[in-house]
Amino acid sequence: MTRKSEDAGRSTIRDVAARAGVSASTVSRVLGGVYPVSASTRSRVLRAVRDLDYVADARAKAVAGVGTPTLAFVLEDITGPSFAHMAYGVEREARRLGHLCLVCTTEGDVQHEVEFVEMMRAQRAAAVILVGGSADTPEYRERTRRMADSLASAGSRLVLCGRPPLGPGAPVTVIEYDNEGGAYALVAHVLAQGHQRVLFLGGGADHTTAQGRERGYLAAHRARGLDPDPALVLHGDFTRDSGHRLMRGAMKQGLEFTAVVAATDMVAAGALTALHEAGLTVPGDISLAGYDDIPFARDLYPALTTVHVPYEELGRLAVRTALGRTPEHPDEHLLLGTHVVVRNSVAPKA
Amino acid sequence: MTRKSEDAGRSTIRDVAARAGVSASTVSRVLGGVYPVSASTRSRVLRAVRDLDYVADARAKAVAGVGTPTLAFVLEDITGPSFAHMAYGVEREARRLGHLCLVCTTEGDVQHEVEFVEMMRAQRAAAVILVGGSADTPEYRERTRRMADSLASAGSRLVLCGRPPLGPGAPVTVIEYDNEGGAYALVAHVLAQGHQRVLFLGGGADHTTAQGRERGYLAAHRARGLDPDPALVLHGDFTRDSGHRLMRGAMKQGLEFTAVVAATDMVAAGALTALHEAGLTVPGDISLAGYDDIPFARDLYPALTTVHVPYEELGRLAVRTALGRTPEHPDEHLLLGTHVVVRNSVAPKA
DNA sequence: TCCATTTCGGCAACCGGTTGCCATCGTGTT
DNA sequence: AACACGATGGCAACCGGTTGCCGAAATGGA
Repeated sequence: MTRKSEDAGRSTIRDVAARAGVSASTVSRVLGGVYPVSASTRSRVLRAVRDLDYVADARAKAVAGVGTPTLAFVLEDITGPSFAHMAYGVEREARRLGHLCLVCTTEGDVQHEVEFVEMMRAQRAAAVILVGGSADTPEYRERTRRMADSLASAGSRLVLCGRPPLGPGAPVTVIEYDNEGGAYALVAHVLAQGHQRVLFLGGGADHTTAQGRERGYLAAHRARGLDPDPALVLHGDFTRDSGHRLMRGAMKQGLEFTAVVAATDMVAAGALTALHEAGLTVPGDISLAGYDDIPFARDLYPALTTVHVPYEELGRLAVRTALGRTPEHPDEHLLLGTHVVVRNSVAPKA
Repeated sequence: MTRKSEDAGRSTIRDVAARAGVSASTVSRVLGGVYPVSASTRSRVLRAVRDLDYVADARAKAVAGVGTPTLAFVLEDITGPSFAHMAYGVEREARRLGHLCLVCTTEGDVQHEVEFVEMMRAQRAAAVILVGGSADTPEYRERTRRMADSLASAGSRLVLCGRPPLGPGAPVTVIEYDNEGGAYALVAHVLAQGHQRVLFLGGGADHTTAQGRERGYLAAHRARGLDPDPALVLHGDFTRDSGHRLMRGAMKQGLEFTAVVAATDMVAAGALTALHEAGLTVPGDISLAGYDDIPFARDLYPALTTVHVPYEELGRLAVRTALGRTPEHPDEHLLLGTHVVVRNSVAPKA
């Protein structure tokens, strides 16, 4: 037991210096590694560091300008499988690039979001990544624009990931994935199986991600010369419960359809259960498709035909783009492609 | 456009002071809010703050001892549904208590874990929460003990969540959930349906969470006077693919069983798909049960009978306990109960 | 009118690091 | 033996805040 008061609390660089019989600057230099220090001094210092179990205060280093950069990730709910994957991508890439990663979930509360972004500005975060669709209102644009400006003026960066862009001139990085295109391809595939009346279980009517997917649904119909019955597009949110509720409602209401396209796999999962509960088989009686290709999609029964979205890649790209932006191309806008993955939940119309 | 060079970069408290014609101390006091400042000075300062869009540097405040506390959360993979829920609980509670929340995924790499904990010590994090089972080796204990000590000596705290505890004397907070008890109840339920040969799809043989669940499986058999066939307990990991692979292997090998208990719902999902692929019905031909009660469990077909683990609560408790510990009871050790939730995947033996 | 008491705000030290600059020391060269 | 020079390591200023302490101004009372 050589330790006594030493481990009573964090020790400072001066404590180390005193113990090694040198000045604080020397300790700093030994630890920094570049400045020339004689072997004997170095070993004495390192000895003291070990004895005291010293670690330099990262915050103090940051103030002095040599800290570990930080990056923040804001999403509504980390519990959703797709965003969890995005979080994974963000965290991995951040770590690869030597950044620390702060997380905040907002539970959809705009106030939380604004406050958190302000905190991140105070933390001098290198970038703040905002994830997930939203209503594209003037209020949204103004608020987001304000966040973008204040981050930019502090040398930081706002990244919009799967969120409505702000129009030209805003200092933001935008990364989107192709909701409309994916939905178009998916619905085209369903229609190609001969289905004429396909129910659409959508998300919020003003939610841009939901809108994109709905547009794809509509466009695919038109491309085949079909005019979809407006009664067939329902609105809810992106949860499993919404899918379950909407599906039950549709059946109770006596709507006619032979296929269902859900705005997300979660919605599809709820819908599938509702279908099963009603004694219907999929795809025998009804075909079903989802969107997102969450890992569970293939373990539903039947395995769900869906649209793959490269969420993890999206997250990685978000941090890479935000951190690696060049003065020439300050405001990048990326659009990632998606592709449909055909499994067993869609069958030709009987 | 009143702004010019102002938004070129972050402004300091001295910039604000200069613009308001006061000293930095006064600005600090106005922003602090408690110290008496005349109305006119205050408004001038606030004006300058708004003009410059000034936010105090959180790192500098931290060095001065008035920062926002931080807390870190380390897990193997945020993509797993159960741990994502725990992360959610941690983040929520951290936010409620005014803490920032850093996240790190280790992908099972011990080295990452150690390095990250060291960074967190440097960040002066209030607590570091380590999540997820592990092999309980001497090497594990020593390494973890070392992390616990060094955090404790820095005034921080290590929290082990669902991880093997370290034995008495280690400065850690331990929060566990009852793996053995839950598995016991679940398997008892299965056996009560008349099944005699129930296959166990386990996790890693040295993984403590997996071991606990396996012990419960064994104990439930013994309690009924049964002696389980060792050939019926298989080992893999906690992934969907492991369940799928193990299940296929068991069938190919011609093992006889009428029920399957999987170590996690993910494993159960993979097993279910394998069963379906083999043309078997659940629970008609084979009964199946999982563990964790992830949200998707009820959307599998049939809805999965499983054991509910209060993951979100676990996360919340972890931060509350770590932050709220008292000098009298420094090292708490909590064990949360679990309960089985009966759905449709287990039926009486034909 | 003068003094006592608040009210208000600035100086300077401090938090825990980093780093530019300079003094010192030892060594090699002529 | 005198001199130059590179290798070391300390002093002090700085990063961007907070706060104890003290003096000046303003206010109130006698």
